[in-house]
Amino acid sequence: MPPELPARQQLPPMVQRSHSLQKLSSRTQASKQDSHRPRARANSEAKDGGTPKRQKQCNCKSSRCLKLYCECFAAGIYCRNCNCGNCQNNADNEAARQEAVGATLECNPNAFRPKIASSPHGFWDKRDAAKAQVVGKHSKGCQCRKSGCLKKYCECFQAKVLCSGNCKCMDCKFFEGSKERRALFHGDHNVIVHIQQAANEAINGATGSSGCEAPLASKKRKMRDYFRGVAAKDQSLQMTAEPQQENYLKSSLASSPLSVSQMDSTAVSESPRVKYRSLLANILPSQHVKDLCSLWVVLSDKATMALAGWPQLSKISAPDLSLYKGGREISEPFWLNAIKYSQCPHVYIEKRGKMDRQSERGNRETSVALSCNDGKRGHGSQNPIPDDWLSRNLMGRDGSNDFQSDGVDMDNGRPMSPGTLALMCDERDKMPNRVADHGQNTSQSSSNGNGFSVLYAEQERLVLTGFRNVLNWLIVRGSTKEMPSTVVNDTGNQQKQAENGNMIPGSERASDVEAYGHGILKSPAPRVPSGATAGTSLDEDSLENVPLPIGNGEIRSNTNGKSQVEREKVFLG
DNA sequence: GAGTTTGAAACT
DNA sequence: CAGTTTCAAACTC
Repeated sequence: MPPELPARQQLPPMVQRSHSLQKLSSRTQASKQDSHRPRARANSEAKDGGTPKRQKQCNCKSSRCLKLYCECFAAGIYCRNCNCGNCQNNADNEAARQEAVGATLECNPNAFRPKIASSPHGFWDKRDAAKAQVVGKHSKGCQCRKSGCLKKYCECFQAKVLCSGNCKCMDCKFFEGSKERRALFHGDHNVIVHIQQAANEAINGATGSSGCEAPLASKKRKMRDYFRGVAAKDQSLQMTAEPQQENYLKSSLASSPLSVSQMDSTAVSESPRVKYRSLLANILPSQHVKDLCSLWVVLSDKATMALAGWPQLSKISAPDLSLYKGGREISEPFWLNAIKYSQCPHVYIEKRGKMDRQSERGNRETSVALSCNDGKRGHGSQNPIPDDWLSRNLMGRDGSNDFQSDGVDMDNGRPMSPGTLALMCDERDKMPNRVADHGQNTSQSSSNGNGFSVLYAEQERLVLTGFRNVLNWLIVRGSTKEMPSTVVNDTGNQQKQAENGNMIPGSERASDVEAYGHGILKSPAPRVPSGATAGTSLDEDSLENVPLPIGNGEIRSNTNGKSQVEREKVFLG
């Protein structure tokens, strides 16, 4: 509610007293600044043309203005000049009001907190919706079913915040790229709103806010809803709202096929299937993201087997950046190579079998069966994993994952909705849990007596280390992308990478970049030898004197150590 | 302005 | 926690 509203500035006395009500006081103060409770609709304001000048007047009849139904009560203010009946939201009924406040807070401690953080003040008309700077997000999201989120029934619409992954709405049309929304806000300049949407998504993703905290069942439902012919929501994840993020937006858009104006006027308005491009779209092939998730499972299994008495395996560390060759592009990410060609237990088993160690294998078959196995493969399978195994491993037991990691439904070729992405986030978030479950089952079947705690610690160490190294790899890639394109001169290599989707034209070669990220890598990577192409084998010499994260997470030069490939050769015998 | 629609809040 | 009911604002006529 706008701060200029006199009534808003006067908190109910009871709000300022008791302990619990002191909390409420801050909430209502915030509410004053924020304003927009969903139902905080002021008829007078709307009818006045969008300029809030008077306290809203409720029309409650049955709630005594002591429920959140009442916008005055919800806003933490007394009813004044309202049209309500049997109103007890006033100083004369302070006791009843306090009791109601306490009961409300008991049910929902956030009941009096603003749902839209830092949203613009005042009511608005459609032109406002188009032009207003939308700042904030809806903490809970709407659940609209019939309004398409394009009416003031919708909390998000009313708060001028595009629907996001927090929402559980159906048939939403209040998202970036919606033709309906654009038609409603004809001739607008929605870039800022685009940015806000991205900010919402980013915040949700980064903080694990309500969007990702929602129960999985709800997410499932949301997913169903979104697939019922619902127009997919444009994610616009390339954009963010904070100042620094806006800067990033510029750079992101600069390397994007779409400029801001194009996105706004062309792609958004004319194409019902706005292409979503992840920030990592030009850095990390989506398949590799899936593989990365699978890596966690494999690493967990590896730890399990190591502690179950596989002495050679016990020396294996998480894949490290040495396979990345000092920042050089390779056709497959290091973790994928590591898994497919050396570290997967299936490979190990096969080689051990050749070494005529059947008896040992038999003793550990249960453990083996659980590893690198997603329930589809027979126990004790000795086949090296096919190239697509990692992907299927990620997909889940029904193999029904039809999405790419960059938010595009490959079946439909449509950008995925915020809800869908949020759901996918949930599903991916389950991976570590699954790893844990996996490891537990394995450990329970193992005869190793080291105990669960050791096993879990080892699993955690490997998984986290591996993941951290992946992040390092990404940092290198990301830093590479941000460098000026003028350093590029290896056009042949670059072109191939661009074709692979790994690097866009204009990006410089990774080896020319001093990659750093949180102090992880700071030394310049060696220049790629002339003629080197993506996917070529390692040039060990080029890696000399290059600090690389090793399996246990330390940064060291690899001059005195074997490369990952060499170590794995040793490991594989 | 009456009646209907809508979705959040409250309830079960 | 899901389904249902209550409620009041938004909307339609």
